[in-house]
Amino acid sequence: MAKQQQNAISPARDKNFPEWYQQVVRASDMAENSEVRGCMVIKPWGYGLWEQIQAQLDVMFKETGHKNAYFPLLIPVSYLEKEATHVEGFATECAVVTHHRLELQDGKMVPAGKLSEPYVIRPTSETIIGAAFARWVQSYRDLPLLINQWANVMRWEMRPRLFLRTAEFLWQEGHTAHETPEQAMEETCKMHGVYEEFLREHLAIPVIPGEKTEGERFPGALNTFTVEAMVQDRKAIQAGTSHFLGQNFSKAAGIDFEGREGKREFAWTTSWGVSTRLIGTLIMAHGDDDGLIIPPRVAPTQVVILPIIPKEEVREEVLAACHQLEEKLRAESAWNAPLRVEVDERDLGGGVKNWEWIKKGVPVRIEIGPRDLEKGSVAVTRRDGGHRDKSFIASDEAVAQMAETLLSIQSNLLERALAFREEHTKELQSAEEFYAFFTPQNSGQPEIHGGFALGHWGGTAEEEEALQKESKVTIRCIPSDPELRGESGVCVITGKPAEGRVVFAKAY
RNA sequence: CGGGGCGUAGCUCAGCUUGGUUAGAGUGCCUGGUUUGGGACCAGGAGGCCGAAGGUUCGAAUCCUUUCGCCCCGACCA
Repeated sequence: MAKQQQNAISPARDKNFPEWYQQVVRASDMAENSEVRGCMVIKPWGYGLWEQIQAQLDVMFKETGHKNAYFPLLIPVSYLEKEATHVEGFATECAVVTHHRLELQDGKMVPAGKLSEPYVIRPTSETIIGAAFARWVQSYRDLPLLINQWANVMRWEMRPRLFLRTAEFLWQEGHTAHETPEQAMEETCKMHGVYEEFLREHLAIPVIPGEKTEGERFPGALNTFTVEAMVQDRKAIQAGTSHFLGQNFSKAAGIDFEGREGKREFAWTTSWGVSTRLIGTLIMAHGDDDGLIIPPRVAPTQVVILPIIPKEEVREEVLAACHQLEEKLRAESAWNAPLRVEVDERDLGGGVKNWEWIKKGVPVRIEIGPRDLEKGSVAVTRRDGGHRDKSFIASDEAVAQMAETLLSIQSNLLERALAFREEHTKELQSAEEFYAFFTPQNSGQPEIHGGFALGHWGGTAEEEEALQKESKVTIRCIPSDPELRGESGVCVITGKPAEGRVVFAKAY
């Protein structure tokens, strides 16, 4: 059957972005929906990506003085109740464990052994880690306490979507306690900076760092900092958050210590996290109509070698050449790590294998066939170029250039994403401009429209909520960059005086 | 929780309005052969008690009732 379609993914991004997204996840073989409502099965290619993200972030956390630890999955309900805003924020999405035994009744297993106090499956661990911190902190000499946990959490979301919003997801949560508010704030900002750098340098996703408005804050936090990315339907996605919790949680959990002056004081705490949502962000930021494109720095496999075996007689020879190349490439390194290379020996015909790897978004494909053996050449194809753009180069040259090629793909992806964001970021002066920017032509089935809008905001929390209800536009952040923030002016929506500009966008 | 839609082969779905042998297609899978530098072809084969329970009927994937689950749009969502 002749191939009819030009691109691997249907529909194209500009036809139906949400559907495109689902198709990319499926075609890349990263994850699938499971039989458990809202919970995904992360398959090897997706989990491999998460492992890279995890390993590279972990290095950054360690470099900034943090240590990993692990806390219970189950949290006594009473812990959550200790912080009023916090419990309010999470109450509606908690999965609750009420029993500890099953009994067979009429052929069915029914819960028995009711717990005197129910547990929730952690939606986040501030409270239970706080309880541990309360035991660990006695003196100002025990501070700062810098802990990170890699874990799964559960939030009973109403509308799950693979990677973007699932009931169970994987994440990392940093929890720290400090002697002074200044130190806690410094920590909050430091990790905010780590996220910004990680997104930009590792995932090739440019973000706008900034502070959340009151209404968008983490339940119980005094300040929430966010890094906001734009994806290809021009919506914003919160990619990582860092919270300054003040003394709210230390008071709730009793994290107090004897200070330098001999007085009893409550610690100042922070928390910060990123999740498997980063994978969803990456898909939507870089993918194209042929599927996923993974930035080389985090790709589970950076280079795949595809043997071309037209005749059985050449099989051994071709495979030997492939493995030889594999060895040579593995001796090279990029970003201080050996190249991650794989030979795909599966006996599949035609371009099937090639297309699979295109859809998986592997950064570089190398084909080796009998003709190459004669000439000592290989065919190299970059995922960020046209999928027929092969360069035939000498095998040794390919080895020598590979690290540079990967760096080049990485920076190309970042530049592309940055150019896209700039193209769809607009400065607004008036409410008319605001509505012109954010109103789709076709309200029934909105086309891709809008983007990031920079404009002055001087409204109240209530006015912000009303704006969101009416236009679906939210204030993504108050940007940290003074240039984006700008001078004081007049609020584009309310006409009231405004300290500076904010980033408006529709969001995931 | 409101509005809409859907449960039939691993996957995507047709068949149902108008009940009638052994329930279909494409794709995927297995076997053999021809192929192989961009999604190949031929032949053969395996795979489904039609989401579940009850009812109507000589006869139910199809009609009726109940129930469970999923998807989409809202509401909700650090």
